[in-house]
Amino acid sequence: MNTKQRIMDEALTLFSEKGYANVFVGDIAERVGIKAPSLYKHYKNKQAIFDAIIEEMNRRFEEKAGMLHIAGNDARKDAVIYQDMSEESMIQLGISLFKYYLHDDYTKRFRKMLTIEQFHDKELASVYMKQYYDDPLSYQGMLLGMLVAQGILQTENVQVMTLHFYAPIYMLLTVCDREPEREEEAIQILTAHFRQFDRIYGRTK
Amino acid sequence: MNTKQRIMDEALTLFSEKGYANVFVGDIAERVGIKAPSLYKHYKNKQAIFDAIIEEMNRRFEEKAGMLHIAGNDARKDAVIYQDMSEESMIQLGISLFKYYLHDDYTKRFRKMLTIEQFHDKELASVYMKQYYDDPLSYQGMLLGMLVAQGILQTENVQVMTLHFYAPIYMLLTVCDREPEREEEAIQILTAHFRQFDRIYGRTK
DNA sequence: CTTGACAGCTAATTTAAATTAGCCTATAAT
DNA sequence: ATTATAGGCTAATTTAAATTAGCTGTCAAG
Repeated sequence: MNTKQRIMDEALTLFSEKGYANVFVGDIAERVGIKAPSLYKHYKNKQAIFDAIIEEMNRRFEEKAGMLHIAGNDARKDAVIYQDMSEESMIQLGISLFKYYLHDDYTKRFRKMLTIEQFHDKELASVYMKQYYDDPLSYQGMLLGMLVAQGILQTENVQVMTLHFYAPIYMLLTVCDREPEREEEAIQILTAHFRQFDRIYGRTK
Repeated sequence: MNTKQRIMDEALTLFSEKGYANVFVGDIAERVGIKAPSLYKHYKNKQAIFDAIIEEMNRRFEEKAGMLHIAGNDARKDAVIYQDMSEESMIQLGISLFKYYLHDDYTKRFRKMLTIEQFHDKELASVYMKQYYDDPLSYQGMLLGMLVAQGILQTENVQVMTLHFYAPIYMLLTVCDREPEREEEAIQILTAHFRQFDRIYGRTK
């Protein structure tokens, strides 16, 4: 990783921990192992570092599509996978995706930074919303909708069913971001959630 | 409201919009209608204003007990109320509580400020968690548990049932905080959520 | 009626972070 | 081999916000 990238990387770490305004260019420089003025050889100013992070974040988000997608971008294929999967292995898959989103370095820091900075900037709020609300609900809604169409799950309202599936995941993710020591507890609850979801909406019936 | 209170009030508004570090004491003073140095007649420094807000917030939170509680502090009584209530009136109650939490001036500003500032300070994170996770789940868990005991609702796992009830409310609240123009949409979804919850867990069965 | 303290003001002062100036060295391309 | 450039440094400089100093008017208590 070159210096320019390392600056962005360390800046993201710091911004996600303390927020833009509480991070000094000197802090970033120190982490990178250079002096503050040297940063200006790479970026016009502090704001430009922030902007580069956002741009990078958008780039990566576009690559990935919705959060908690399964194969990554094709709900049709994913629904087929689910269809033949036991409840237990579905739970395992759900948990490992949860852990991925919780721990993956970029994902995690982006998410925390967005949480902190979202009110400064209307645009960041909508990035956050798209990433953690609209995209996951849309993707998962598609997936669950297909399982309903195949008679594997039953519901009158797929949208609400999707909310019932995803909202607990979202909430537990925000819990763990704030109090990482509660991860174990969250995993337990999440497991019970998946199991009960499956029961309620019909798989094991 | 005296000047000291007005300072706290305006500061809370600004902190909830921009975060502590992005608010200047001059901004607060201007809103109050005085000059920055005059603030120091009331508070030792900027941090003291922030601390006073937190103290006030804790005071009010203690008064109120969990979020989205019903009568306010006695799940036993609330459960009796629910028991005799039609699905429609339960939905109306749910919606009006949601709107209360969304719009109530203090509640809303506290919540936004906590969201922004929670990562600066471990203590704030736990205030947030208590207020928006532990307390509501505990209160509502008690409430729903009683309805289960009375055979009005059915479930094998009250904790997960409570999560299914509350997580969508929490998530939709975070949506509306970020994109207030989506309130109408959120209310629709929330209504469908309550209805489906009632159906799933047995009331109308 | 007069005094003292409360709450405001303007004009410094302090502090500290961001940025710029200008110099140095290594290295890669001509 | 020479030179241009990239990327680093130290030492200013700029900027701006927080805080302090110290003055003033009002009003309530004695």
